[in-house]
Amino acid sequence: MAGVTVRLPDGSSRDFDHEVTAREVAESIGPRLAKAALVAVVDGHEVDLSVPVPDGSEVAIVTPDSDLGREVLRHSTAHVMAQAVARLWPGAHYAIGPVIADGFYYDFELPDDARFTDGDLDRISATMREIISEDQPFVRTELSPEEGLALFADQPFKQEIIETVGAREEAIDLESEGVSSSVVSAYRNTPEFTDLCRGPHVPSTSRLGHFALQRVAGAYWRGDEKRQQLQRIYGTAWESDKALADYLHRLEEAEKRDHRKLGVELDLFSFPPQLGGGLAVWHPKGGVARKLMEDYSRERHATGGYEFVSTPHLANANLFETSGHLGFYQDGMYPPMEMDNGTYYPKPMNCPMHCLIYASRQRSYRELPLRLFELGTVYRYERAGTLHGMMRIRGFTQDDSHIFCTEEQLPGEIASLLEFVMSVLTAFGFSDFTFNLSTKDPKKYVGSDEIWEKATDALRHALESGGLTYKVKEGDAAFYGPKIDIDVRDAIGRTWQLSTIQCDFNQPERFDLEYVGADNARHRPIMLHRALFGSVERFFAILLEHYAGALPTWLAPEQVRVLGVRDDHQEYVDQVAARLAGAGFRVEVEAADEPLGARIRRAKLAKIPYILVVGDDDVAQGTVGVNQRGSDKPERGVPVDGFMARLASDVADRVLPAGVA
RNA sequence: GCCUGGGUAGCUCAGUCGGUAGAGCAACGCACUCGUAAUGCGUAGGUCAGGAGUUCGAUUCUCCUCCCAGGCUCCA
Repeated sequence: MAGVTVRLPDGSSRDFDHEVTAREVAESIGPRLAKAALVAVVDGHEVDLSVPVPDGSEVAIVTPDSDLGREVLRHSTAHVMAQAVARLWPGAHYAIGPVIADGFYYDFELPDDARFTDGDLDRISATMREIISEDQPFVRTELSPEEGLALFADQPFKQEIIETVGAREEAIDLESEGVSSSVVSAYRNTPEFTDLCRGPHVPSTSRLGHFALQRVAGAYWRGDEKRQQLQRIYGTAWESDKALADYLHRLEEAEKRDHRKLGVELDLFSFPPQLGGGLAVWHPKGGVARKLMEDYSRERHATGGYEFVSTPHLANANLFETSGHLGFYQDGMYPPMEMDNGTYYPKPMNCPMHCLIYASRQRSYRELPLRLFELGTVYRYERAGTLHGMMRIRGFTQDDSHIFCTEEQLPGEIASLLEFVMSVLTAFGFSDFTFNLSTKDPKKYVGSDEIWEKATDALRHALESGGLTYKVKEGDAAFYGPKIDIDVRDAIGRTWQLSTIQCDFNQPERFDLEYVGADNARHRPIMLHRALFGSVERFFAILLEHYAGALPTWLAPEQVRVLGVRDDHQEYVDQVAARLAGAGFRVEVEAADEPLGARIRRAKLAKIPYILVVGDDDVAQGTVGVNQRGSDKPERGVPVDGFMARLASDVADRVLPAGVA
């Protein structure tokens, strides 16, 4: 028999005088690796350890403490969960069970239209632990589509997957289910339980166990709400109990940052049921922070060459006929009002009104680019189940601008917009950006190929000349033009899509917008949509979660709280507070009718950047004690002037709170 | 809109196998006057989300509605 030589990731190679499996390669490297091995990557393909490796191949052994290893653990755990459900609900149909970020899910249809309830999770977990202790092997078999159909004769979803892939080419998302047009692969755990699957899988169920089932949910088959709704269970699985516990702890920490919780705790805003679902009121403290955000936004737009406009909340239906919103998005609009001699709608976007401003008179090329800006409040009828605090709300304010320019001006405008957006986001404490360029959907677009190409090139060029790396999302553009979306990463690693720069060839057409060029002929301007925060409400929610409620001093509703040690220090407390307030700082005092420790605690919980404590020494020397947020060692005897200078530079420099990168 | 789970004081929650409710924190009052994360005592605070039904009696059981949470779908 011929020998086999394989290359390892470290560049070394190993010779065998016989055919070997991936497992034997691992064993030859070391017993610990062999013990930890889950699957292998052979020439870039993920395979089971049991497969023979070809001569000359590159072999990497995958262990549980790698991203790929965890994916395999999760995928195999999903199979175990399916088997547990099949045991507990004989006759259950199982659909798909993929790996997702940090976990997995599996969709089922239970007999007699039964539903999972939260209590079922414990029963299923217990059965899964039995299956794991049974040390069942994962045995791969490859079948023809016909054999596959026979094997899964009582599993309609599996049959549909096999048939769909056989019939159509576009089955990329189904390939993970183990089907290509000619071969069906399946993994058998027991004579009773086999699942359609591409694999690879861990060698046996005993390699699993550090998992938790998290929640049940309804999910439409194939993600299509017109099709039946299946019962989904979400779970997570890790390489060790510690990794699992760490993950669950991270989830708890993220929950503490929930802006809805912080909104109540810090008295920022609320969602009174009497107001109606998806509608918010801003309380004084939230209102101040919002005003500061908006002031800063206006200031930047003023210096950035924008012109300020203002438009009403209602518009005649004709306007939205012209813009096309009624045709495309009527379901997402609030219902119409019949008034006087017309039908009116609350506006879902500001752009049609900005188009009217442009169209109000003849425009010259000398006026372009014309940059209109508005903090415009819009109303969208979001479906009840999609509402989510300030993140997804029915009435919100966009920091919306529309830039009308010539084709020639487009590249320069886009480049300066990118710079502008990043500069403003940086001021709010975001520094990790991701850029996505969405290109034409060949099946759905307006405008000439030529203009699409020019605009897409302009977007791409702006990104590249700015030295920005970006991902291309082919075919992801809106029908009216290509766009750049900007995502930011927050303090705990989550990404949020915030800003968007979109070319629009459609509305200038629909509104018949024109300018007179230097050639004395009429031309169509290009319109750029640009939202920076996106929605002021959502942006504020993201800021709150990013900072875990500890807003930077320049945005903090209350910047300083002054506390006297005893109530006979109150006169000095008031003097200090008055000086700070006189200098424009947001300062409050709390009388000394409770022990100092209790008042400090309250101020700390309110996440106030500076707590000033004053006592006899301070009254005598004109100083304050400074207890800064994020620091455990208070300072004593700080001159008031010195503190005010420090506070002023903290605000002016928009210093980030401690602990935020 | 669909699936699952919820809604008890401002907040966090306990409780009622059907006999109209309780704690901690917060609020208010009094006392305490204290140098860096909870002083003590007291007071007040509830249509137990809303409506209908069963019952001698419903916060508790049933149904409907509203709202909230987690998903699905959607997000110009």
